Formats: sequence, C-alpha cells, structure tokens
Amino acid sequence: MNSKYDPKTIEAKWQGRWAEEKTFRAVDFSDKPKYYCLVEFPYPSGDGLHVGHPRSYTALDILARKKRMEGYNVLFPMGFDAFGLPSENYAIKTGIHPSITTKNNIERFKQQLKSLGFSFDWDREFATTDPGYYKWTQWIFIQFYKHGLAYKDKMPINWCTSCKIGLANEEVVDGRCERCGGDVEKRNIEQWMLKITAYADALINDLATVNFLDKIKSQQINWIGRSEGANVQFRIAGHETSLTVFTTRPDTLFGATYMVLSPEHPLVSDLTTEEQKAAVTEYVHTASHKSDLERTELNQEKTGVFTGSYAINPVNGEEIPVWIADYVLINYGTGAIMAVPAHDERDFEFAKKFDLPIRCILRPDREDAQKAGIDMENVINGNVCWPHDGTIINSSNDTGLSIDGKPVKEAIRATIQWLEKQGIGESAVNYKLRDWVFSRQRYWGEPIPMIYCEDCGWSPVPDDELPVVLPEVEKYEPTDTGESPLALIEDWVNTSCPNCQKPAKRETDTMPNWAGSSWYFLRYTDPGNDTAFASVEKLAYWMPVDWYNGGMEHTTLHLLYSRFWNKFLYDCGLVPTSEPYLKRTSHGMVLGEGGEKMSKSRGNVINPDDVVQQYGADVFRVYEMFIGPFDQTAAWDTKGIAGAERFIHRVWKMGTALRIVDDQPLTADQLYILHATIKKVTEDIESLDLNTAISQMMIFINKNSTGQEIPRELIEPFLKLLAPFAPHICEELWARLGHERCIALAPWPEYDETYLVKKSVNIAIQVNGKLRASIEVGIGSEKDGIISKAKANSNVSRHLEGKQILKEIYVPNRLVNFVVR
RNA sequence: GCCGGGGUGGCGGAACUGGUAGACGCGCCGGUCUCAAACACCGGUGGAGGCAACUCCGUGUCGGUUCGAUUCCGACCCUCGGCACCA
Repeated sequence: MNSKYDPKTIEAKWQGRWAEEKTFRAVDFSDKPKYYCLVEFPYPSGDGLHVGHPRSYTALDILARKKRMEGYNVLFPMGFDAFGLPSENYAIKTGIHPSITTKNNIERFKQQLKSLGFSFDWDREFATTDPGYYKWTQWIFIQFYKHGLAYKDKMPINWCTSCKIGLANEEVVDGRCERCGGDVEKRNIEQWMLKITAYADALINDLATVNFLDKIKSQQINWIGRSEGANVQFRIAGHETSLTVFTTRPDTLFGATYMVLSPEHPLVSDLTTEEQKAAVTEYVHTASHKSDLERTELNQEKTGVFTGSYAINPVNGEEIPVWIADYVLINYGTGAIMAVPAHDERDFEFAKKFDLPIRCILRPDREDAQKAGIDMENVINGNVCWPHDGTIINSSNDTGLSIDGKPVKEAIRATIQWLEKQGIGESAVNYKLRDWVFSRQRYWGEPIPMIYCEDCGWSPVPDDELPVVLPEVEKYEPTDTGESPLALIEDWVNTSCPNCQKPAKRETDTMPNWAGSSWYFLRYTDPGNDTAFASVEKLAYWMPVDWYNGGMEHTTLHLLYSRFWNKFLYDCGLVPTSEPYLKRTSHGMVLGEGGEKMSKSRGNVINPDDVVQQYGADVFRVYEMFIGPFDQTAAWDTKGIAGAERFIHRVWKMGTALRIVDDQPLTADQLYILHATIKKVTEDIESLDLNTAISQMMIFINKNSTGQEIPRELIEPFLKLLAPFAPHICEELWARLGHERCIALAPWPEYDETYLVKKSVNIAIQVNGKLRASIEVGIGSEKDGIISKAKANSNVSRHLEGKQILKEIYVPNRLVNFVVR
C-alpha cells in the first residue's frame, strides 16, 4: 500500500468519486430536515479565483459537510453572476462576444472550485446570463411594473462621462464612478426606477426577525436612513403659492430666519424677482454644471443667492428671505428647508457668510454646555451654534402655540399638533434611501422587457414571448446619445404593440448588474423550472436560506436589494417567507503578505491554483481557515502554510504508518482528549470559529501521532471531525480503514460529558491576588483540606509569614486566594 | 463629524458567566538522525534580574470597581471599515 502522502492523486480520485456518485446532491422533499447553506456566487472574471473567494466557500463548505453528517438534507449550491461590465469592456476592446468570454471564464472558475473540493450540488448550477434564468428576471420585473413599483421617470441622474452610463447613487463613490473612477455629472434621462422606498420601513423593521450580525443590521438601517419630522407650509409674501419644507426639528420654527431652496427646485423661477433674476440664473447654471464631486468635496465654503422673495414664518408672521443654495439637495425631503442657524451647523455657517439673522430659541442644559466647553451666553446671543438638546425659549405666539420651557421632544410633538390644527403641516417621514435606478444604457445585461406604443404607452412583453433575448450587435459601445447599442438594431427595436398590434418600439435599456443576484437564491431551489421562477412546493421546502455568508461590501446594496425583491414576491404570494435569509454573516478580507491589499499592481496576488499545486487542497483549506478569526481581515503568510502542511502530514502518518488496533478500550486520557476534541470542533463549526477548531485538532494529533499504534476507536471519530476541513485525505484514510461508504456521509460523532470530568485539577494559590503556587487536588475536594495544603506549600507560607490572613477566598476547582495584611 | 470593528510575545492569534494571560501555529534557539543539508522527531522560547530557588514588570493610555480585571465602568489615544451638507 502506498504510504506516501500524495495529495494530487488522492484529491483527484475523491473529487471524481464525489462527482460520479453525486454525493452532495440536495434531494427535493427528502424526509430529513433541510439545511440551506448559501455563499455569494462569484462574478466569473478573467483573472480566475483569488484567495478571498475560498475563505467564504471553505467555511460554509465545512458547515455544509458537518450538517450533512449530522443528518441534514443540505442545499449548498453554486452559480455565476455573469452580466456586468468587465466582459462587456473586454468585448469592446477585442470584439469577442461577452457570452464567449463568460463561458470560458465560468469553465475556468468551475475547474478551480472543483479542485478545492467544495461540496456544491453542481446539478443546480446556472448563470444569470442563461436565457432560461433571465427570462424570470424579466418576468419578475414585469410583476414590479404591474404592481406600480416599476416606473419611468425623467430625473437628474449620475452620468459617468467615461463609462457613458447612468449610475445609481450607490455606485458613486466620493463623487466619482465606482468602477472607473471617472467624473460624474448630472444628466436628465428617462430611467426605469424600482420603488424600493415603498419597502423602506419593512426593510428596517423586519431586521428584528432575523439573525444578522449587528454591524450588518446597523449598516442597513444607516443606509435606509429613516428620519421622522414634519412637513411645514410657508406662504410666500405676494404670491399665491406656498413652499413646503421637511424638518426633523419643527420645535425650532421660531428660530427660522430664512429659507433655502435647492437650485433645481421647481419654484425657483417663480420666486425670483426681477432684480435678482440675473444672479439667480447664473447660480442655477453653475450649480447644474457642478459634478457631485464638486458639490460634496468643496463643502467648506457655502454658496447661495437671494431670490428677492420673502416667506412668512407661520408661527410668528415674520417675513424671512428665501435663498437658493446648493447645500440643499433636490432629491431629499421637499428640496427646500427652513433655516435655523442658531441650532443647525450648516445653516449657521451660511448665515454667518451672508450675514443673515441668528436667533437662539433653545437654551442648553448647563451641564451639557460645560461639557462641550461652550459659554451659555454665546449660545443665547447667537454667537455659537447649539445643535443639541435643551429647553425651548422665546417660542410662543397668540394663536395657541406655546412651547417655552419644554424639552425638545415634547416641543416637537406640541408643534406638530399645532401645525395640523392650523392645516399647514403634518408629521412626515423621510429616507436617505432613494428609489433604485434600474436602467443601464449598456449591452451586456438583461433587456428590460417593455414595449412603447405611441397610442398605448408602455406595455410589458407578454409572458409567452419571454425571454427577450439579447440580439447580436456589431458594436458593444454605448451610442453617442447615451442609448444602449441595442438602439441601433432596428429589426430588434421595431416590434408591435402587444395591446393594439400597431408598430411599437422595444425598450433598449438593460438591467443593472444587481438584478440577477436579487433572486438567485430562489432559483437554486428549482433551477430547471420553465413554467415558474421556482415551484411553490420547492420554495416551501427549501426557503428560507438558513445561513448566508458573503462579503461586507455587499451588506448594503445586494443584501437590501435581494431582501426587497423577496419581500415583494412574498407580498405577491410567490415565496413562502418575507425575509429570505435567517442568518447573515460576513468574512474578513484576505490581504497580501505584509498586510497590504492584494492587487495586480502591487504584485502580491496569491493564486489558489499555485497553492493547491504545491501543497494540495486540504492543506490550503486548513491553512486558510487557521489564518485567523473568520470575520476579521487576515494577511496571507506563505510561511504559515507550513504549520497546516505539517499537521496534514501527521494525520497521514497516523492513518498509514501507525498500527491500527481494534477492540482495545481507550484509556481515560484518550477518552478525554477525544471527547474534548469532539465537543470543541462540534461547537466551533456552528460559530465558524474554525481557527480554534483546527487548533484543538492539532492538540489531538500532537498527543496521538507519535506512538507505534493507535486504536481504531480513536482515529475513526477524529477523521470524521477533520473530514469537513480536509475532506480528501480523510476519505482516503477512511477507505483504507476498510470503509466502503464515503466519510462525507458518515454520522457525526457525539461527545459524552462524563469523559470530560477530570479526576484531579490544578488549583492556583494566590496571596493578595498574586500567583504563588499551584497544587494538584482531587476534583471537588473540601475547602479546608485544600487550604491547609496550600498553607503548607513553602512558597505560599513564605508569603504568609508574619502577616494576618483577613480572608480566604476559595473558588472550587479553580483557585485559593489569601488576603493578608 | 457620525456609526461599527480592532489594539494581547518577534509574528498570526487563544482565554468559559471577572478566577493560574500567551492555547495552537509561524519564527527563533538547543538536541537527535545524517558525510553534510533538507525533512522528521525531542526540548526550550513574553520582558528584566538571578548559578538557582525565585522576584519584579507585563493584554493601547490614564483612572475607577473588586480579594482578584485582557474581561466590568469612566475618560482618552491609535488603527481599520462604512456613511457623510440627508435639513
């Protein structure tokens, strides 16, 4: 029998056997309890896998494998999120159709994934670019449309001048294009929008029902940015119209000394007086040519222009000037604000610059002011801005509003009541979250399945004509007009209206790359279905996902979008649960050697293929899990692999070189280490503390790989524990021990607490909290006996000599502490 | 500025509900094997002092609670992510 450890041979052998026997097939409607274990599917880039992918895949593979051994019917699927810019840009450069690039890249990825021994059910694989898949992405879009949640709107959007596409707010990072870093400017284009804001509250509230990491929950809540306040109407002196503002602080109405409109506000031209017209027009013009970058980065200096009009403050009838300024955003609230410079830092800065009145209507609590190092007088005089809590002052009128002396919260409530009674305002809620710009003027995406008819307007493509397949094009570049290249394919664009049959045109926009991933977890339950996106029965059996792991970079967008789609489908009665994922965790990034981010330009990219080639997949898996806590960033350390390699070699030696003895009862020490290891590994996998699980298995090996022989009853349970981590070597050794069935389906070992109770323990003896000795005593020994034994210890007695013992603290089986003086 | 992680040996990192800090691994030192080296195996390894037994110091900083604090409380520093004129 070959006794040399040869990972290449055994890994290929077992990967082949798993594939042949379909060991990891998830069985629909099995009687076993189901467990749906999900990792984010990759975008199959031309670079292949990097070591970050396997961190998540290995961890959840370990979980999936353990769950299978525990008797669960596990669904652990894999697929490819293949629409997107890199393939399209590659096509623009080379003329090679993205579908070809995609197909090649997927092949490469699959081969890499298989070489790592992941227990995916490959029968359920699909790519978002498969027409059989995107047919349903289109179908779901149509359901959004039919429910009024997809609409077309002309609005200012972010336009990347180099990619020539519209970007969602989320794709603009620091005022620049997320992927190319190019300039972003405003453009008005008709865009398909998805009304995610309709689900804003549900997306916040239902977080209470799921088990996501707290930081993930708070990031979601943060992103949605719910804020409560009031809409308040201001009449304009000499005008019929009135102006509505949103404020979270209606209690500060008496401190409102001017108003500000966003430059894009529809009332700007109406409110501009003849004298101010030139200045305002110029300001609006400059503002529209500022990119978001300029608007956010140049935030030190506030700019603005007076319109010439005055609004009437409803609480005191005062006329206050109306300005326009680009620090007020058109797409938040009503695009207009009341400015309370005494209690809002932005307004304060603006008022200082343009010499507008500042009126304090809120007295800070003395302690708060002191703590902030602020002189109360300066706040009252309006010399210093106080945006915090306090007591309302100078805020009463003769029409029934009197909030003087009230704390902020109470004053807000009272003011809203008063506004409602006067009919000039009501409580209101706003979100930072905007509706989702769902159009891209690009080729490589799902065509939006809509048809426009001069007479009937927009109609969805009828179900029996789905999918709307991407046609061949000659050029992949977006057109100069900003339309997608599809607009140039006349025989594709021109069609007939599904409603009246007259000539009509297809929508040429495609969907964003977030579309396909918004529901892929549903498709895995029934990937071949051609009459529904997934059958009700299969969804009911498999959903929800029990554990979903992915990158922290997806905790706002992808997670929010996919929860939104699922909630919508739930409301349509098409999926069984409102929340798609019971549990969500995130893995830390893998950095390059030396702690720097891995990148081609730094030349520190580690290729998993090379590692597998040199050490084998099992060593790679063990090392990557041992590298550090799963949720934290970790730096790759090539030297560190040696530890994992030695460990695997010792396992091999234990399984091949030592004599396996049957029918030999285990000693107490052997039972202890075995059951301690079972317990630790069993528990640690559940919390993905895989580094400490491995550490415990190393301890086991250190204790058991050095002798001449090893009892079967010791090695077999150990191999089962290690099998999820290093599946190939464990299968091989398991087979060599005479087993015919795979270890992957062998029952998970159980531990017995009774073996973990030690007969004796080491007890620490302290004097005044300092360790002076440690003594071995029988478990559960009497306090008195231990204390006299401790006092008898020379090193202890030395420290007690001449001192008075004030207290003897005894923690059973732990320590004794003498408090002396 | 706001929200959330994280600061423990030369390095990656352990540590249950407050109870012997540094498990496990890397590296390093010494030994066995070898002509030699590598591998493997055995032993050592927080710092300072001491021949030794031992002693003192030590979990970002300062303070507090406690018989006892990496763990709890208060203030602060550094660092990494996310958000950022959202009224």
